[in-house]
Amino acid sequence: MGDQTRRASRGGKSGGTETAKRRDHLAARLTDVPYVGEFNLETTLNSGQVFHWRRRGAGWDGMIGDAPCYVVQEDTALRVHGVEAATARQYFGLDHPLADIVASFPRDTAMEAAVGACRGLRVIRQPLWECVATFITSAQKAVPHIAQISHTLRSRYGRRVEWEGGAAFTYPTPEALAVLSEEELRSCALGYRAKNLLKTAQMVANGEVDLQAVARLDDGEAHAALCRLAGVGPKVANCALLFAFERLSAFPIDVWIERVLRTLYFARKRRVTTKRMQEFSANYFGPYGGYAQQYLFHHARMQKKAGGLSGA
DNA sequence: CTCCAGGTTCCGG
DNA sequence: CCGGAACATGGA
Repeated sequence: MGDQTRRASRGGKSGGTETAKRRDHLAARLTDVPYVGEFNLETTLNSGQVFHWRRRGAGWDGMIGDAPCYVVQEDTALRVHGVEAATARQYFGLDHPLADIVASFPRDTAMEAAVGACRGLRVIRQPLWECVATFITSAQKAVPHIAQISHTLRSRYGRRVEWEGGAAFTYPTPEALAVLSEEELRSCALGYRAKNLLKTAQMVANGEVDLQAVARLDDGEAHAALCRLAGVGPKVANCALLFAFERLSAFPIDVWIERVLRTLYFARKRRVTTKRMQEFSANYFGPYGGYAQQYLFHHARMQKKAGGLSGA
């Protein structure tokens, strides 16, 4: 996607005003997407739930499903190019009652600090397969690495879509990945995750697991069904439930959240088992626990980046 | 060089 | 049920 996308036109007659012309052309095609409550596009895209968006100018290039698009946040509106407003609204969770969601969070110092630092963060609705596959590749990987893997998989095995004079690539289908060799996938810097992604792609491609059917199950059954997939354990299953299956109570516990729970919610406890943390988080954070988790997660990572230690 | 990163799986107590 | 170890790769 990257560099080709930025070269929108080649061989133009007048070199100097091409950029300005393109910007005007783009601005004319932007569609306003209304929403209520707060929304921060940058915070949302940087919060480690989706990995393929790339900054361009004031906005971002990415894909919503198989549609390449450009999104940019103005003062009070989201503007999109390439997809219908309703599609963007659905994808970015702009229908979520964010004020009510935040109001449902437990009132403790850690939670309130996270809310204050992550205003406008929303949970995205991603395509089922893309989300499941991406988080299989995310195990024990830093966010930039996950993004790199995502782009490599797309450009090698996705479908090429023309976009503003360049090209964009869809996330590879289960069928496209199922026919590959483990070695081919390993060459995408997947490491030991290659075997899991291949196996899961095969399970989905041959109908052994039907993600659309999983979407109709209740939370517990859906979680169990996802855990049948190779490379999908409790954490990845909860990420998929939260970011794709619209289960806003799903609470993924990764190393960051585990650290937050241990230091801020289980302080002075010597040994805390993962089972105990799962039970606690499932009850304590309420019906929108997944949202609460995303705020705590992003806040913790931003503090680290800023050089801060433990919060509060 | 060592440590860590949005974990899962397998194996003994 | 619980704790350890193995599993790849790249950036700090």
